[in-house]
Amino acid sequence: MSLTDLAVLGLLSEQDLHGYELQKRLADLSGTRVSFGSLYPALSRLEREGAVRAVDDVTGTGTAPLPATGSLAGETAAFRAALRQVRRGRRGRKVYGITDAGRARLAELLEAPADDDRAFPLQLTFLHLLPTSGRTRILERRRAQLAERLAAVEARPLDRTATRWRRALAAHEAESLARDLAWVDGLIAGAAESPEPAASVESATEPAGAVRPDTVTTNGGTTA
Amino acid sequence: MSLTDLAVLGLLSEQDLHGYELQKRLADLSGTRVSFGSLYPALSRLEREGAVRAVDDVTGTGTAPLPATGSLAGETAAFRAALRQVRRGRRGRKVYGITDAGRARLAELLEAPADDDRAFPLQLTFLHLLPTSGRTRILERRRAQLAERLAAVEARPLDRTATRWRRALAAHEAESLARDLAWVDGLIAGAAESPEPAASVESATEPAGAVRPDTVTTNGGTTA
DNA sequence: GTCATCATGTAAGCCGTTACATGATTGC
DNA sequence: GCAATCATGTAACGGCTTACATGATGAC
Repeated sequence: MSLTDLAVLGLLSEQDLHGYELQKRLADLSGTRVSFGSLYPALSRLEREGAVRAVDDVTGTGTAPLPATGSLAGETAAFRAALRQVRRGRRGRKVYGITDAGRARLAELLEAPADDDRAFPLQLTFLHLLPTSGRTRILERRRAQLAERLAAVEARPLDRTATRWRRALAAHEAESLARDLAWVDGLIAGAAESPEPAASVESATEPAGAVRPDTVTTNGGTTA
Repeated sequence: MSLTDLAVLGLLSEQDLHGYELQKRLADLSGTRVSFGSLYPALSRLEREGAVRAVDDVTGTGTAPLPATGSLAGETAAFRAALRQVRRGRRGRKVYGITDAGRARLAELLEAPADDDRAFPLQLTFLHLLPTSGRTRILERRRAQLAERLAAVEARPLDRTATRWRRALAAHEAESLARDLAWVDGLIAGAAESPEPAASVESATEPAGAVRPDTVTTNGGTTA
């Protein structure tokens, strides 16, 4: 299912970016580093598929992170017009934006069953892009997965070949799984009482149009 | 570095096995399931490389797990003689044993720096095959790796785009890493006082020739 | 002018997976 | 005889990595 696609589309759903910057932001965001050798081909492919498209490079440096207010609208019309034609702005950069098809694809990837353990952290990272029902579905699925694994570890027979290390390993795995399970339970509980008291904090830090996953609300309309 | 090779050689260092059984034992042992599509090619390759070699299929069922006493000797001499020549005994089975070269390769794999998180559990599973110095080296390396990651997670800026899920994720990751770190510290401490009081428990559960680490045995030619 | 960094891309290859093909053995 | 399981293997492909090649920009 490609973790790269998920990461790329997730990031682009928040802000237009070029490949190089994409990588840096991802590292900051989730500690995951995508290699360029996988990132650039992914971008090309996603462009061919119509999930992303090259946009004008309007930022001076490209490093401007999340223009909190609609700063895009802040550029002068003249400036924008000058860049309208150029696919690649300053330097050889190629800035990508997500398309509606890309958002659809992102929604798919976010909800796709994740066998790979590295998928869940990414799904969480972009969980706010889904409506509450989708969030719960993902969390419940993860919960079920963890529960299943825990059962498997506990059922595992730990036979006479068990060395001290194997016993320690089994015990630690069980403990970790149990803790992850409890953690996910907490997340589920938190997701259920969605517009929780602290919701205002969220909508304060992410004012209105910051993320804008049109498909959905992100924060259920600044409830609270 | 191939997790498959490590698992295969590790298991074969304890007992001669055929592919199908290898997979089952691995599932029991570590919950890891290797697909046949990766297992059989690996066995072929390892055989070509001289790390394993096909041996006579002396067991009646092949499923006899760790014949603690020389149950092999239970077969009639006639039966055994009939099978002596055949590379493949009952059924189309091909039973493999590890060679000296294979043991050397195993030692390499066990000590190899493990970037992949799935490698460490496997290394632990076969840690007893190494001398104390090697064990400590592996554990220390893992410790360092975890410490580094923990530092990275804690240094990660958690900027204004942080949603509730991202915050929860970062916190949980840090917590998990800290706990893993403490756990590994415990293992290191335990490894240091190697012949620890409970050592007798180990040698009681693994009587004599069961595991028999440093090079050697496997079955030493239908002994017993 | 030259060095470090930014930036994009391609090529080769590793490691693993699923799906498929084949056949032996045992139990009924 | 038939089905279930045991058992081995191959083919195709997916996703990711490293290493390499290339060039633009800005600092000094």
